[in-house]
Amino acid sequence: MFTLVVMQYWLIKSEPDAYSIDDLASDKVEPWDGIRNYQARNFMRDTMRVGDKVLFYHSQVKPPAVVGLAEVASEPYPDPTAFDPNEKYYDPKSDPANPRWILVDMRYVAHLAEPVTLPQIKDDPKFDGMMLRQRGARLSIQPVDKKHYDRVVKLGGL
DNA sequence: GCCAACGTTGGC
DNA sequence: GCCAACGTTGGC
Repeated sequence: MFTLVVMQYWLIKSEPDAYSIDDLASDKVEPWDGIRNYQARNFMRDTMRVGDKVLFYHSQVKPPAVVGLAEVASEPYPDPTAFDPNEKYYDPKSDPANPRWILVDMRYVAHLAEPVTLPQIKDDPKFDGMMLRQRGARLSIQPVDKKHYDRVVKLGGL
């Protein structure tokens, strides 16, 4: 008896000054903490599965770009940084008995041979419909269609 | 650094 | 539950 699990695809944003693909490459596995947006949390809590494929995107740099690949590496669990007053992302309203912020671990997979930049994505009709192209799409964790994921991997030289 | 687009907060 | 004020994101 097989259980068919459909592979899901995601894009996660990070400011490389704060946490870059190189950081993930050296850490290997990293709790994706500090997410304080409910929609993004819900994706991690409710929808992500271990093994889901992830595009790693650098924001706040010129040009913004997908720079690598990662994968979901854990089941969801409470974000410990929400409970620590010394943490930047401390949230006194997150009760350990009923945690507000939930995360998953991310595992490094690869650097793209060539970054795939936001302008490339905007100019390529094959990326039509991708959430990243929507104006004001600030969501730091986004679902991605397989076809768009595959296109990034191809343009990225992998 | 600017600022448009969003998301959240809190008074009412 | 509305909505103005405020804070943040993130491309440019």
